Amino acid sequence: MSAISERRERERAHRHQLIITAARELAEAEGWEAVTTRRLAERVEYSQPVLYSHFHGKDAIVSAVALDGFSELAAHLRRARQAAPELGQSLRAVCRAYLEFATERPALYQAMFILPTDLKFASTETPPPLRASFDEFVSCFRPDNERRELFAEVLWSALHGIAVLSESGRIPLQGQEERLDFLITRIAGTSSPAPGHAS
Amino acid sequence: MSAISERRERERAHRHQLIITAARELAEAEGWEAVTTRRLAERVEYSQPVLYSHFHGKDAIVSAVALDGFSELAAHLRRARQAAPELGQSLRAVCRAYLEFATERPALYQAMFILPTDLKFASTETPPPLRASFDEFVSCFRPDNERRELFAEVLWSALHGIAVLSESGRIPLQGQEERLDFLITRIAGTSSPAPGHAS
DNA sequence: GGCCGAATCTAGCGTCGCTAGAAACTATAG
DNA sequence: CTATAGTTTCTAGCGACGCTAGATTCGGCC
Repeated sequence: MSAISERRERERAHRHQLIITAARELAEAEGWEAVTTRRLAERVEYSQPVLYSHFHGKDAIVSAVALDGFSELAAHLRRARQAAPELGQSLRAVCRAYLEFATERPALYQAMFILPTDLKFASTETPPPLRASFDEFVSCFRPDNERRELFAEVLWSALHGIAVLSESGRIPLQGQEERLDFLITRIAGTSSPAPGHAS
Repeated sequence: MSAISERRERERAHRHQLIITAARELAEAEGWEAVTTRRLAERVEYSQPVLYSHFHGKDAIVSAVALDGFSELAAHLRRARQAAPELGQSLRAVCRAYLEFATERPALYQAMFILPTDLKFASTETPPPLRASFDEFVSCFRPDNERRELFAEVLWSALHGIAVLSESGRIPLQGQEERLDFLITRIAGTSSPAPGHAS
Protein backbone atom coordinates (compact mmCIF):
# COMPACT_ATOMS: atom_id res chain seq x y z
CA MET A 1 0.00 0.00 0.00
CA SER A 2 2.82 2.32 0.85
CA ALA A 3 5.38 1.46 -1.81
CA ILE A 4 2.78 1.29 -4.48
CA SER A 5 1.19 4.61 -3.73
CA GLU A 6 4.65 6.10 -3.50
CA ARG A 7 5.43 4.98 -7.00
CA ARG A 8 2.13 6.39 -8.14
CA GLU A 9 2.90 9.64 -6.47
CA ARG A 10 6.23 9.75 -8.25
CA GLU A 11 4.68 9.02 -11.60
CA ARG A 12 2.07 11.62 -10.98
CA ALA A 13 4.68 14.24 -10.12
CA HIS A 14 6.59 13.33 -13.23
CA ARG A 15 3.53 13.79 -15.38
CA HIS A 16 2.86 17.06 -13.62
CA GLN A 17 6.21 18.40 -14.71
CA LEU A 18 5.72 16.91 -18.15
CA ILE A 19 2.63 19.02 -18.64
CA ILE A 20 4.44 22.16 -17.56
CA THR A 21 7.39 21.66 -19.86
CA ALA A 22 5.12 20.69 -22.73
CA ALA A 23 3.11 23.88 -22.27
CA ARG A 24 6.26 25.91 -22.17
CA GLU A 25 7.79 24.31 -25.23
CA LEU A 26 4.60 24.72 -27.19
CA ALA A 27 4.34 28.36 -26.15
CA GLU A 28 7.94 29.07 -27.02
CA ALA A 29 7.57 27.37 -30.38
CA GLU A 30 4.22 28.75 -31.50
CA GLY A 31 3.11 31.33 -28.94
CA TRP A 32 0.60 31.04 -26.12
CA GLU A 33 -2.41 31.29 -28.42
CA ALA A 34 -1.35 27.90 -29.77
CA VAL A 35 -1.38 26.36 -26.31
CA THR A 36 -4.82 24.84 -26.08
CA THR A 37 -5.84 22.13 -23.69
CA ARG A 38 -6.43 19.80 -26.60
CA ARG A 39 -3.00 20.29 -28.16
CA LEU A 40 -1.37 20.09 -24.78
CA ALA A 41 -3.14 16.85 -23.96
CA GLU A 42 -2.14 15.38 -27.30
CA ARG A 43 1.44 16.38 -26.65
CA VAL A 44 1.68 14.66 -23.29
CA GLU A 45 -0.20 11.68 -24.76
CA TYR A 46 -3.10 11.81 -22.35
CA SER A 47 -6.65 12.96 -22.73
CA GLN A 48 -7.78 16.45 -21.84
CA PRO A 49 -9.31 15.67 -18.43
CA VAL A 50 -6.00 14.56 -16.91
CA LEU A 51 -4.83 18.16 -17.19
CA TYR A 52 -7.61 19.11 -14.82
CA SER A 53 -6.59 16.49 -12.31
CA HIS A 54 -3.27 18.34 -12.05
CA PHE A 55 -4.31 21.97 -12.47
CA HIS A 56 -7.46 23.95 -11.76
CA GLY A 57 -7.54 25.19 -15.29
CA LYS A 58 -5.47 26.64 -18.07
CA ASP A 59 -4.48 29.69 -16.04
CA ALA A 60 -2.95 27.45 -13.41
CA ILE A 61 -0.80 25.80 -16.07
CA VAL A 62 0.38 29.20 -17.26
CA SER A 63 1.11 30.10 -13.65
CA ALA A 64 3.19 26.98 -13.21
CA VAL A 65 5.23 27.83 -16.29
CA ALA A 66 5.63 31.38 -15.00
CA LEU A 67 6.85 30.12 -11.65
CA ASP A 68 9.53 28.05 -13.32
CA GLY A 69 10.39 31.17 -15.28
CA PHE A 70 10.93 33.17 -12.12
CA SER A 71 13.35 30.59 -10.81
CA GLU A 72 15.31 30.85 -14.01
CA LEU A 73 15.16 34.62 -14.03
CA ALA A 74 16.45 34.83 -10.47
CA ALA A 75 19.34 32.53 -11.34
CA HIS A 76 20.03 34.42 -14.54
CA LEU A 77 20.13 37.79 -12.77
CA ARG A 78 22.17 36.46 -9.90
CA ARG A 79 24.75 35.05 -12.27
CA ALA A 80 25.00 38.39 -14.05
CA ARG A 81 25.29 40.34 -10.82
CA GLN A 82 27.92 38.12 -9.30
CA ALA A 83 29.98 38.20 -12.46
CA ALA A 84 30.23 41.97 -12.16
CA PRO A 85 33.12 43.25 -10.08
CA GLU A 86 31.59 46.16 -8.17
CA LEU A 87 28.26 47.70 -7.34
CA GLY A 88 28.14 50.21 -10.16
CA GLN A 89 28.85 47.48 -12.68
CA SER A 90 26.36 45.05 -11.24
CA LEU A 91 23.44 47.37 -11.89
CA ARG A 92 24.27 47.49 -15.56
CA ALA A 93 24.89 43.76 -15.72
CA VAL A 94 21.59 42.88 -14.09
CA CYS A 95 19.63 45.26 -16.29
CA ARG A 96 21.22 43.88 -19.39
CA ALA A 97 20.55 40.35 -18.22
CA TYR A 98 16.93 41.20 -17.58
CA LEU A 99 16.32 42.55 -21.06
CA GLU A 100 18.22 39.63 -22.50
CA PHE A 101 15.95 37.24 -20.66
CA ALA A 102 12.86 39.02 -21.91
CA THR A 103 13.91 39.06 -25.54
CA GLU A 104 15.28 35.55 -25.68
CA ARG A 105 12.34 33.87 -23.96
CA PRO A 106 9.39 36.02 -25.01
CA ALA A 107 6.76 33.40 -24.32
CA LEU A 108 8.11 32.65 -20.88
CA TYR A 109 8.34 36.35 -20.13
CA GLN A 110 4.76 36.77 -21.27
CA ALA A 111 3.57 34.09 -18.88
CA MET A 112 5.43 35.75 -16.04
CA PHE A 113 4.42 39.34 -16.60
CA ILE A 114 1.59 39.75 -19.03
CA LEU A 115 -0.82 36.85 -19.06
CA PRO A 116 -3.26 36.55 -16.19
CA THR A 117 -1.90 34.12 -13.60
CA ASP A 118 -2.76 33.02 -10.10
CA LEU A 119 0.57 34.18 -8.71
CA LYS A 120 0.51 36.58 -5.79
CA PHE A 121 3.06 39.36 -5.99
CA ALA A 122 4.30 41.58 -3.22
CA SER A 123 2.53 39.82 -0.39
CA THR A 124 3.29 37.34 2.34
CA GLU A 125 2.29 34.43 0.12
CA THR A 126 4.56 35.49 -2.72
CA PRO A 127 6.43 32.42 -3.98
CA PRO A 128 10.16 32.58 -3.16
CA PRO A 129 11.35 32.67 -6.77
CA LEU A 130 9.42 35.89 -7.36
CA ARG A 131 10.88 37.46 -4.29
CA ALA A 132 14.33 36.23 -5.25
CA SER A 133 14.09 37.84 -8.68
CA PHE A 134 13.06 41.13 -7.20
CA ASP A 135 15.79 40.93 -4.60
CA GLU A 136 18.38 40.77 -7.33
CA PHE A 137 17.38 44.27 -8.31
CA VAL A 138 17.41 45.40 -4.70
CA SER A 139 20.91 44.02 -4.28
CA CYS A 140 22.15 46.34 -7.00
CA PHE A 141 21.88 49.22 -4.58
CA ARG A 142 23.95 49.92 -1.48
CA PRO A 143 22.63 48.20 1.63
CA ASP A 144 22.64 51.51 3.51
CA ASN A 145 20.27 52.98 0.98
CA GLU A 146 16.97 53.10 2.79
CA ARG A 147 15.01 53.49 -0.37
CA ARG A 148 16.58 50.68 -2.32
CA GLU A 149 13.29 48.78 -2.52
CA LEU A 150 11.70 51.79 -4.11
CA PHE A 151 14.63 52.18 -6.48
CA ALA A 152 14.31 48.54 -7.44
CA GLU A 153 10.59 48.86 -8.12
CA VAL A 154 11.09 51.79 -10.45
CA LEU A 155 14.03 50.20 -12.17
CA TRP A 156 12.12 46.98 -12.67
CA SER A 157 9.11 48.90 -13.97
CA ALA A 158 11.21 50.81 -16.46
CA LEU A 159 12.90 47.68 -17.71
CA HIS A 160 9.58 45.94 -18.01
CA GLY A 161 8.19 48.87 -19.95
CA ILE A 162 11.12 48.83 -22.33
CA ALA A 163 10.90 45.08 -22.75
CA VAL A 164 7.21 44.91 -23.39
CA LEU A 165 6.90 47.98 -25.59
CA SER A 166 9.74 46.92 -27.84
CA GLU A 167 8.50 43.34 -27.98
CA SER A 168 5.09 44.48 -29.18
CA GLY A 169 6.64 46.92 -31.65
CA ARG A 170 5.44 50.01 -29.83
CA ILE A 171 8.94 51.38 -29.62
CA PRO A 172 11.58 50.46 -32.22
CA LEU A 173 13.92 47.61 -31.44
CA GLN A 174 16.75 49.77 -32.64
CA GLY A 175 18.24 51.99 -29.99
CA GLN A 176 17.65 49.56 -27.15
CA GLU A 177 21.24 49.89 -26.04
CA GLU A 178 21.03 53.68 -25.78
CA ARG A 179 17.80 53.49 -23.81
CA LEU A 180 19.37 51.08 -21.38
CA ASP A 181 22.42 53.27 -21.10
CA PHE A 182 20.36 56.32 -20.39
CA LEU A 183 18.21 54.55 -17.84
CA ILE A 184 21.15 53.18 -15.93
CA THR A 185 23.07 56.43 -15.75
CA ARG A 186 19.94 58.15 -14.49
CA ILE A 187 18.90 55.57 -11.95
CA ALA A 188 22.39 54.92 -10.70
CA GLY A 189 23.15 58.63 -10.73
CA THR A 190 23.53 60.72 -7.60
CA SER A 191 21.72 58.38 -5.28
CA SER A 192 22.15 58.36 -1.48
CA PRO A 193 19.46 59.65 0.88
CA ALA A 194 17.64 62.10 -1.38
CA PRO A 195 18.42 65.47 -2.92
CA GLY A 196 14.98 66.76 -2.04
CA HIS A 197 12.53 67.92 -4.58
CA ALA A 198 14.25 69.33 -7.65
CA SER A 199 11.00 70.51 -9.20
CA MET B 1 -28.53 58.58 -56.37
CA SER B 2 -26.18 61.05 -54.84
CA ALA B 3 -28.26 62.32 -51.94
CA ILE B 4 -29.48 58.87 -51.09
CA SER B 5 -26.08 57.26 -51.00
CA GLU B 6 -24.83 60.22 -49.03
CA ARG B 7 -27.42 59.63 -46.37
CA ARG B 8 -26.51 55.98 -46.34
CA GLU B 9 -22.89 56.86 -45.97
CA ARG B 10 -23.77 59.04 -43.00
CA GLU B 11 -25.84 56.36 -41.37
CA ARG B 12 -23.08 53.88 -41.94
CA ALA B 13 -20.50 56.16 -40.37
CA HIS B 14 -22.79 56.67 -37.41
CA ARG B 15 -23.20 52.97 -36.93
CA HIS B 16 -19.45 52.57 -37.23
CA GLN B 17 -18.92 54.89 -34.30
CA LEU B 18 -21.75 53.22 -32.44
CA ILE B 19 -19.93 49.92 -32.57
CA ILE B 20 -16.74 51.49 -31.30
CA THR B 21 -18.37 53.22 -28.37
CA ALA B 22 -20.40 50.14 -27.52
CA ALA B 23 -17.24 48.05 -27.46
CA ARG B 24 -15.54 50.59 -25.28
CA GLU B 25 -18.40 50.90 -22.84
CA LEU B 26 -18.73 47.18 -22.55
CA ALA B 27 -15.00 46.81 -21.97
CA GLU B 28 -14.94 49.56 -19.36
CA ALA B 29 -17.93 48.06 -17.60
CA GLU B 30 -17.00 44.38 -17.63
CA GLY B 31 -13.51 44.07 -19.06
CA TRP B 32 -12.38 43.07 -22.53
CA GLU B 33 -13.00 39.37 -21.97
CA ALA B 34 -16.70 40.25 -21.85
CA VAL B 35 -16.54 41.94 -25.25
CA THR B 36 -17.61 39.19 -27.61
CA THR B 37 -18.94 39.71 -31.09
CA ARG B 38 -22.29 38.31 -30.00
CA ARG B 39 -22.73 40.62 -27.06
CA LEU B 40 -21.48 43.56 -29.08
CA ALA B 41 -23.93 42.83 -31.88
CA GLU B 42 -26.76 42.53 -29.41
CA ARG B 43 -25.80 45.84 -27.87
CA VAL B 44 -25.84 47.76 -31.15
CA GLU B 45 -29.03 45.92 -32.11
CA TYR B 46 -27.69 44.35 -35.27
CA SER B 47 -26.64 40.85 -36.08
CA GLN B 48 -23.07 39.67 -35.81
CA PRO B 49 -22.16 39.88 -39.51
CA VAL B 50 -22.65 43.66 -39.67
CA LEU B 51 -19.63 44.01 -37.41
CA TYR B 52 -17.59 42.38 -40.12
CA SER B 53 -18.86 44.79 -42.75
CA HIS B 54 -17.26 47.56 -40.68
CA PHE B 55 -14.16 45.86 -39.31
CA HIS B 56 -11.90 43.05 -40.45
CA GLY B 57 -12.39 41.28 -37.18
CA LYS B 58 -12.43 41.73 -33.45
CA ASP B 59 -8.86 42.99 -33.35
CA ALA B 60 -9.79 45.82 -35.68
CA ILE B 61 -12.56 46.87 -33.32
CA VAL B 62 -10.12 46.90 -30.43
CA SER B 63 -7.75 48.92 -32.59
CA ALA B 64 -10.45 51.47 -33.30
CA VAL B 65 -11.16 51.85 -29.61
CA ALA B 66 -7.44 52.19 -28.97
CA LEU B 67 -7.14 54.89 -31.61
CA ASP B 68 -9.88 56.91 -29.96
CA GLY B 69 -8.03 56.38 -26.72
CA PHE B 70 -4.84 57.86 -28.15
CA SER B 71 -6.69 60.99 -29.18
CA GLU B 72 -7.97 61.35 -25.67
CA LEU B 73 -4.60 60.62 -24.16
CA ALA B 74 -2.91 63.23 -26.33
CA ALA B 75 -5.49 65.82 -25.33
CA HIS B 76 -5.25 64.81 -21.69
CA LEU B 77 -1.47 65.11 -21.65
CA ARG B 78 -1.50 68.36 -23.56
CA ARG B 79 -3.93 69.89 -21.14
CA ALA B 80 -1.74 68.87 -18.24
CA ARG B 81 1.40 70.14 -19.87
CA GLN B 82 -0.03 73.50 -20.80
CA ALA B 83 -1.46 74.01 -17.36
CA ALA B 84 2.03 73.78 -15.93
CA PRO B 85 3.94 77.04 -15.78
CA GLU B 86 7.44 76.02 -16.78
CA LEU B 87 9.37 73.16 -18.27
CA GLY B 88 10.37 71.53 -15.00
CA GLN B 89 6.79 71.47 -13.84
CA SER B 90 5.40 70.20 -17.11
CA LEU B 91 7.34 66.96 -16.91
CA ARG B 92 5.79 66.16 -13.58
CA ALA B 93 2.34 67.22 -14.72
CA VAL B 94 2.44 65.08 -17.84
CA CYS B 95 3.70 62.03 -15.97
CA ARG B 96 1.02 62.37 -13.38
CA ALA B 97 -1.61 62.81 -16.06
CA TYR B 98 -0.38 59.70 -17.82
CA LEU B 99 -0.68 57.49 -14.77
CA GLU B 100 -4.03 59.04 -13.99
CA PHE B 101 -5.23 58.15 -17.46
CA ALA B 102 -4.03 54.58 -17.10
CA THR B 103 -5.66 53.99 -13.73
CA GLU B 104 -8.94 55.71 -14.47
CA ARG B 105 -9.54 54.06 -17.85
CA PRO B 106 -7.92 50.65 -17.43
CA ALA B 107 -9.82 48.99 -20.24
CA LEU B 108 -9.03 51.75 -22.68
CA TYR B 109 -5.40 51.70 -21.64
CA GLN B 110 -5.33 47.96 -22.14
CA ALA B 111 -6.62 48.32 -25.69
CA MET B 112 -3.95 50.89 -26.43
CA PHE B 113 -0.94 49.21 -24.92
CA ILE B 114 -1.51 45.59 -24.08
CA LEU B 115 -3.99 43.87 -26.35
CA PRO B 116 -2.87 42.94 -29.82
CA THR B 117 -3.96 45.61 -32.28
CA ASP B 118 -3.36 46.48 -35.90
CA LEU B 119 -1.88 49.87 -35.04
CA LYS B 120 1.55 50.66 -36.38
CA PHE B 121 3.81 52.43 -33.94
CA ALA B 122 6.98 54.36 -34.64
CA SER B 123 6.74 54.21 -38.40
CA THR B 124 5.69 56.43 -41.28
CA GLU B 125 2.17 55.08 -41.17
CA THR B 126 1.72 55.75 -37.47
CA PRO B 127 -1.68 57.37 -36.91
CA PRO B 128 -1.37 61.04 -35.86
CA PRO B 129 -2.94 60.56 -32.40
CA LEU B 130 -0.23 58.09 -31.47
CA ARG B 131 2.46 60.43 -32.60
CA ALA B 132 0.75 63.32 -30.82
CA SER B 133 0.69 61.40 -27.55
CA PHE B 134 4.35 60.58 -27.81
CA ASP B 135 5.18 64.17 -28.73
CA GLU B 136 3.69 65.36 -25.49
CA PHE B 137 6.44 63.51 -23.72
CA VAL B 138 9.04 64.86 -26.09
CA SER B 139 7.82 68.39 -25.44
CA CYS B 140 8.64 68.02 -21.78
CA PHE B 141 12.30 68.33 -22.61
CA ARG B 142 14.16 71.35 -23.88
CA PRO B 143 14.08 71.74 -27.65
CA ASP B 144 17.87 72.01 -27.79
CA ASN B 145 18.19 68.60 -26.20
CA GLU B 146 19.28 66.38 -29.04
CA ARG B 147 18.32 63.24 -27.21
CA ARG B 148 14.86 64.28 -26.15
CA GLU B 149 13.24 61.56 -28.24
CA LEU B 150 15.32 58.99 -26.43
CA PHE B 151 14.46 60.57 -23.09
CA ALA B 152 10.80 60.46 -23.98
CA GLU B 153 10.98 56.80 -24.96
CA VAL B 154 12.55 55.81 -21.67
CA LEU B 155 10.21 57.97 -19.66
CA TRP B 156 7.21 56.54 -21.44
CA SER B 157 8.49 53.01 -20.95
CA ALA B 158 9.02 53.56 -17.26
CA LEU B 159 5.56 55.02 -16.81
CA HIS B 160 4.03 52.20 -18.77
CA GLY B 161 5.87 49.69 -16.64
CA ILE B 162 4.64 51.33 -13.46
CA ALA B 163 1.11 51.55 -14.77
CA VAL B 164 0.86 47.99 -15.96
CA LEU B 165 2.65 46.32 -13.07
CA SER B 166 0.55 48.09 -10.48
CA GLU B 167 -2.66 47.47 -12.42
CA SER B 168 -1.99 43.75 -12.51
CA GLY B 169 -0.99 43.74 -8.85
CA ARG B 170 2.65 42.92 -9.51
CA ILE B 171 3.80 45.94 -7.56
CA PRO B 172 1.69 47.36 -4.73
CA LEU B 173 -0.64 50.22 -5.50
CA GLN B 174 0.61 51.92 -2.39
CA GLY B 175 3.72 54.01 -2.91
CA GLN B 176 2.83 55.05 -6.43
CA GLU B 177 3.43 58.68 -5.57
CA GLU B 178 6.93 58.01 -4.31
CA ARG B 179 7.80 55.97 -7.36
CA LEU B 180 6.64 58.76 -9.62
CA ASP B 181 8.59 61.27 -7.59
CA PHE B 182 11.74 59.25 -7.79
CA LEU B 183 11.38 58.66 -11.50
CA ILE B 184 10.85 62.31 -12.28
CA THR B 185 13.74 63.61 -10.23
CA ARG B 186 15.99 61.06 -11.90
CA ILE B 187 14.86 61.60 -15.44
CA ALA B 188 14.63 65.35 -15.18
CA GLY B 189 17.94 65.42 -13.38
CA THR B 190 21.01 66.93 -15.00
CA SER B 191 19.78 66.88 -18.57
CA SER B 192 20.83 69.49 -21.14
CA PRO B 193 22.77 68.60 -24.30
CA ALA B 194 24.41 65.42 -23.17
CA PRO B 195 27.06 64.52 -20.66
CA GLY B 196 28.45 61.88 -22.96
CA HIS B 197 28.55 58.25 -22.05
CA ALA B 198 29.15 57.81 -18.37
CA SER B 199 30.43 54.27 -18.92
C1' DG C 1 -46.07 46.60 -60.12
C1' DG C 2 -41.91 43.92 -60.95
C1' DC C 3 -37.00 43.70 -61.10
C1' DC C 4 -32.31 43.95 -59.28
C1' DG C 5 -28.60 45.03 -56.40
C1' DA C 6 -27.32 45.98 -51.81
C1' DA C 7 -27.96 45.45 -47.07
C1' DT C 8 -28.98 42.30 -43.44
C1' DC C 9 -30.05 38.07 -41.16
C1' DT C 10 -30.31 33.00 -40.10
C1' DA C 11 -27.83 29.19 -39.46
C1' DG C 12 -23.79 26.83 -38.98
C1' DC C 13 -18.53 25.63 -39.10
C1' DG C 14 -14.59 24.62 -36.44
C1' DT C 15 -12.45 25.52 -32.07
C1' DC C 16 -12.20 26.84 -27.38
C1' DG C 17 -12.14 25.66 -21.93
C1' DC C 18 -14.15 22.52 -19.19
C1' DT C 19 -16.85 18.37 -17.20
C1' DA C 20 -20.28 14.43 -16.42
C1' DG C 21 -20.70 9.77 -16.81
C1' DA C 22 -18.95 5.51 -18.98
C1' DA C 23 -15.15 2.40 -19.28
C1' DA C 24 -10.91 0.26 -18.02
C1' DC C 25 -7.63 -0.83 -14.91
C1' DT C 26 -5.68 -2.30 -10.14
C1' DA C 27 -5.37 -3.94 -5.59
C1' DT C 28 -7.36 -6.74 -2.24
C1' DA C 29 -10.75 -10.55 -0.14
C1' DG C 30 -12.78 -14.89 -0.64
C1' DC D 1 -8.18 -17.67 -9.69
C1' DT D 2 -12.14 -15.01 -9.53
C1' DA D 3 -15.25 -11.39 -7.80
C1' DT D 4 -15.50 -6.82 -6.00
C1' DA D 5 -14.52 -2.23 -4.66
C1' DG D 6 -12.05 1.83 -5.70
C1' DT D 7 -9.36 4.58 -8.51
C1' DT D 8 -7.79 6.31 -12.83
C1' DT D 9 -8.59 7.52 -17.43
C1' DC D 10 -11.29 8.23 -21.49
C1' DT D 11 -15.27 9.21 -24.58
C1' DA D 12 -18.54 12.34 -25.59
C1' DG D 13 -20.66 16.52 -25.15
C1' DC D 14 -22.03 21.42 -23.27
C1' DG D 15 -22.10 26.21 -24.00
C1' DA D 16 -19.53 29.93 -25.91
C1' DC D 17 -16.10 31.76 -28.99
C1' DG D 18 -14.66 34.27 -33.81
C1' DC D 19 -16.11 34.18 -38.15
C1' DT D 20 -18.73 33.28 -42.73
C1' DA D 21 -21.71 31.19 -46.59
C1' DG D 22 -26.03 31.38 -48.41
C1' DA D 23 -30.84 32.70 -47.87
C1' DT D 24 -33.77 36.60 -47.26
C1' DT D 25 -35.42 41.02 -47.03
C1' DC D 26 -35.30 45.78 -48.26
C1' DG D 27 -35.21 49.99 -51.18
C1' DG D 28 -34.61 52.60 -55.47
C1' DC D 29 -35.61 52.45 -60.57
C1' DC D 30 -37.79 51.13 -65.14
